[in-house]
Amino acid sequence: MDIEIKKRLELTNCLCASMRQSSRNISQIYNKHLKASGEKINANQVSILVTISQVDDGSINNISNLLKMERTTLTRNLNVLKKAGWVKSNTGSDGRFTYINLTAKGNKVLSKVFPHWSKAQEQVKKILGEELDSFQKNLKNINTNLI
Amino acid sequence: MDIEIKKRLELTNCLCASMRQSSRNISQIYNKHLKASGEKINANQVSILVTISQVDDGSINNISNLLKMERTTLTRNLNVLKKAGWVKSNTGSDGRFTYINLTAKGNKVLSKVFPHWSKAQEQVKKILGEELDSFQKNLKNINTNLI
DNA sequence: TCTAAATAAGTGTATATACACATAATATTA
DNA sequence: TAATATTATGTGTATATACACTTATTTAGA
Repeated sequence: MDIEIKKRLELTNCLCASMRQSSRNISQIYNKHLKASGEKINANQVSILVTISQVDDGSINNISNLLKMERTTLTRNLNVLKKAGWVKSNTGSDGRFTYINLTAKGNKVLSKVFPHWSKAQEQVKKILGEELDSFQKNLKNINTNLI
Repeated sequence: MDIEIKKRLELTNCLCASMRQSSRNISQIYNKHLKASGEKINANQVSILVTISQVDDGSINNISNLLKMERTTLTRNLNVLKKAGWVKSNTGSDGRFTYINLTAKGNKVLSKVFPHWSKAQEQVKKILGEELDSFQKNLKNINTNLI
């Protein structure tokens, strides 16, 4: 017994699926541009590095809240960044906390990849055209109110 | 030497990062609702099942094009769906092709989870409000023109 | 002060994603 | 027809994601 046509039609307009698809597509664009930098880095890693660069001695919880990224996901992502030498971590006086900071190398790589990231950003902006502002507003709305 | 403030500010408005964040957030909403169905299924799997249900004997390339999902990604995702018994595959006269179809169980699970998916969809629609149409248009625009 | 609660972070496991490369089958062409 | 090109798919590897559970440290309360 097949699912009814009406339900199937509704399901094809799934906002989650569209969102994931866009996320994949946009990520690939950014990653292609970043690859041209010669650094083995991707868009997700850039956004984590930038966030870390904005906070002094941010904890894992700290950074994961700013990124709205599941803490355990961030932990795994940080391992990759540490392995690359872009990030260092150390324990504070309160032994429960792990403080995260960029290394000099991490700062350098951010500067280096910036122009390539910028090209990707421009490409996506161009596609959105005059809808850019409303689109960004919608994303912010989702990321703020969806909990 | 830290990255310049100006560049850092630009990087914090990364469309890719916002997109990925929204994608994570929305996916979690859908998955929470789907979990209430009692089926071990997620939003990504639902969207793949729906696409398969729309095509008779679609090939892997076929389905991956419709989903705009990397072929090798789809292959791995299909393995999970096969293991769950929702999808079957068979080889045609042209031995290169693998034809994908839903099983009866796959159809049944789609019907079963539909109301839960629907609640998630409503929740996200509500947040977008009157911006829904323009937002969907923008996503479609991205998914069509970003290559 | 000793114990229980609270807080911060890590690990096990499973799925999702994609690039580079490998394999298998069919079609084309010399 | 044998060699080559094309087409369809799979595999190796690495990263991303998140839920359930565990561990370690500190704080609060009896």
